[in-house]
Amino acid sequence: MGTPEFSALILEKLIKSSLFCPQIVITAPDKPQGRKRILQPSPVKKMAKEAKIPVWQPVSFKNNKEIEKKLKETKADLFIVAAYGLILPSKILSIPYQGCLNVHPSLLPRHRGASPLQQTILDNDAETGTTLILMDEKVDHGPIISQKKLDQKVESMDYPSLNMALAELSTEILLLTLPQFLNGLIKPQEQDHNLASFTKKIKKEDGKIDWNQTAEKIERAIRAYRPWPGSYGFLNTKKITIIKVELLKMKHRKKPGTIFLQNKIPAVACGKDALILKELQIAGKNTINGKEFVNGYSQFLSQIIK
RNA sequence: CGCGGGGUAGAGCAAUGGCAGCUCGCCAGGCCCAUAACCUGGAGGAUACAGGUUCGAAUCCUGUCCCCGCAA
Repeated sequence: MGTPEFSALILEKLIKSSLFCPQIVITAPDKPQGRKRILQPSPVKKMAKEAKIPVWQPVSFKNNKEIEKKLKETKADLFIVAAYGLILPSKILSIPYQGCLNVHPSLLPRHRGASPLQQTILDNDAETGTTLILMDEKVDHGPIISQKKLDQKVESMDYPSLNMALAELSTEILLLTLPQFLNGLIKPQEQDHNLASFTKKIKKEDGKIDWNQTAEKIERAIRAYRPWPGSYGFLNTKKITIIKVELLKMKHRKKPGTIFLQNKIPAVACGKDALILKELQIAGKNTINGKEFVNGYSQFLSQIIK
């Protein structure tokens, strides 16, 4: 069970490994997407269809006797859940006799919840990784089956690259651990619940840049919130999305949000230090780099992003 | 038919009815120990496509294609 790209990548590798072929794939219902509001299948559904695995898309599991019955009929040994999005009630969790596994892209008990990847970047964690747990009713709360650290530094990564890296790591851990687990060689370890931290679902407004923050913090937010909701501000009435920046350590007395030129390179003043604009986008236009911004939008220089 | 912005020189943008321009890049030459710096000169456009209005259209109208913001 899963929905976004992250889950699709895991599913793909799982299928290719031919060690464990999923019988049924469960994913969120199709949602209208894009400018024309066309119904779009989730990445997981696309992947499953390609592999010709049956797909179920229940709207909810709560009091859903029908799906409960159907799941029981599959006589599945194991459910594997990765970024599915729906909460599974205990009735469902108890269906497979081997239990329900969840892959969570953080080092649990740190960063439980909806946005572990983003929080990892925002907090500039020294290390991160992925955790395989046995699910219980509470979110990301069950005992740990295994855990693996990512050997890349978080500080050089943005959301898409971290997502990719952890999806791969998650596949590795699954393929490595599953046989052992199924043979009863692994004893799940209770999490240290005192150390637990929680992440909340990200809202669109979270992407709005507060230029009073330090440049360092803003830079992290830009990496974490890419591509959604994106880090943005407003120039006049136009939305301007900042896609890529570079930290520029400097003392200044400019008002936070002020655009200025540093050696002909555009930068924005922050509460502390400043950020060099490497890549950005103005509403209705294509993405441009810093140089193109200077060439085409000289009228914005010395203005303040709000 | 969800709302909206846009397609102009290699790139990013101006010009809203009257000879199509700016910054950058490119080419040639110059300056300099040297340079992504500076100076001089130059090339490069059927203004996305098709039709219409007009003495005259990048600009107004109609249709088509493509890109993007919102929304989800």
